[in-house]
Amino acid sequence: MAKKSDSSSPKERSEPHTRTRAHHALETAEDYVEAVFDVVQEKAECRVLDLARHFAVSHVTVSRIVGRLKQQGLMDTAPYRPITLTAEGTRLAKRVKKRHQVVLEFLLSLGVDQKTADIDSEGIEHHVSDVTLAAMKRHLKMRKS
Amino acid sequence: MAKKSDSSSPKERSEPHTRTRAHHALETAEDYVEAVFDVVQEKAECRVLDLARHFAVSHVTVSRIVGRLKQQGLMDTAPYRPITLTAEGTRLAKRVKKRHQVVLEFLLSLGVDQKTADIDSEGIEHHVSDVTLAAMKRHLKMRKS
DNA sequence: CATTAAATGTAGCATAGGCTACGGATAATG
DNA sequence: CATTATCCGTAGCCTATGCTACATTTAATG
Repeated sequence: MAKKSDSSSPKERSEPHTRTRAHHALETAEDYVEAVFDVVQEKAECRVLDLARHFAVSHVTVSRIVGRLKQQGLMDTAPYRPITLTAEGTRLAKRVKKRHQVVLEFLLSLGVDQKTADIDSEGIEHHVSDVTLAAMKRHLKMRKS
Repeated sequence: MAKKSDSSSPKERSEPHTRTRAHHALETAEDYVEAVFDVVQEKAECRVLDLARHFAVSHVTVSRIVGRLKQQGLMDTAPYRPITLTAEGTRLAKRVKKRHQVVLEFLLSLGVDQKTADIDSEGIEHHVSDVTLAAMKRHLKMRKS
C-alpha cells in the first residue's frame, strides 16, 4: 500500500465540500467580527457577555473564540477589557455586513417574510460567492428600476 | 447570582444562531444521506470509500459518521458491508435532493455559472427554509412561463 | 488455496465549539 | 473604602469532525 493513500489525497481535490474542516471556523470568524462591529456601533463598546447574549451561548465559548480570533489578528482585547476589531477585522466585518445585507434584501425581494429572511440570510450568507452575490445585486437592481 | 444564569438561557431564545451547536451535525446527516442515495443510484452499492472520495475526507471520518447516522436510524450497515438507507433515511434524502435541486436551478436562473452554482448550492441548501424554498419555486415558475 | 491488494475497522491525537462549576477582577453602591 | 454584583478567566468535560498509523477482513489473483 502506498504511504499517502493513493485513493484520495484530501488536500485540494473536490472544490465543493471544502465546506468541511476549517470552513466552519471561518464562518464563526465572520459571524463574530460582524457581531462585534454591530455591538460597538450600538453600545460604544463590546463585551464578552454582549456576544454571549447575541449568539445565545455561554461566555466561556465566546471568550475562547475571541481568543482565537485575536490570535488570528481580527480582534483585540485584554483580560476584563472590551473587544475591538483590528483594521483587518473591520475590513472583514464590513465586507460580511454588506454581503449579509444583500442576501437579506434579496430574500425579501423574493417575497420571503422578514422573520424568515432574517434567519435564512444568516445561514446562507456564508455560502454566497462573489459571483452569486453579484447575481443577487443584478436582480435587485432590475426589480427597483 | 441565579442558578441558571438569568442573562441568557441558551435553550430556546434566539431563533437565528440555532445554527450553532448540533445544527452542524444535522447538515452532515443531510449531506450523507444525499450522497448515499446518489451513489446507490449510480453504482448499485455505496461503500465507505465512495463517501470518503465524495467528501474528500478519510475513510475513518466517514465510518465514524456513518456509525452515528446508523444509530440515528438513517442508515444501515455492518462491518465491511455496503451502506444502505433506511426508510427514514430515504425520505430525508429525497427531501434534501429536491431542495438542493431547486436551489441549484434557482442560482442558474439568476445567471450564476454552473460551477459556481454547484458549489454555492451545496452550502446554501441547508439554510433554506420551506418558506424561502417556496419563494424560489415561485420565481422559477414565473421565469419559465 | 496461499498471497496480495483493497476496503474497513480501531487506537489515539488535534481542533472547534458546546457546557458547568468555580475563582478572581472590576465596577457599583452603601 | 468595604461589600456586593457583575463580568470574565480557568479547569475540566462533552460531541463532532478532521487526521495518521496500524490491524483486520474481504476480495482478487496466481
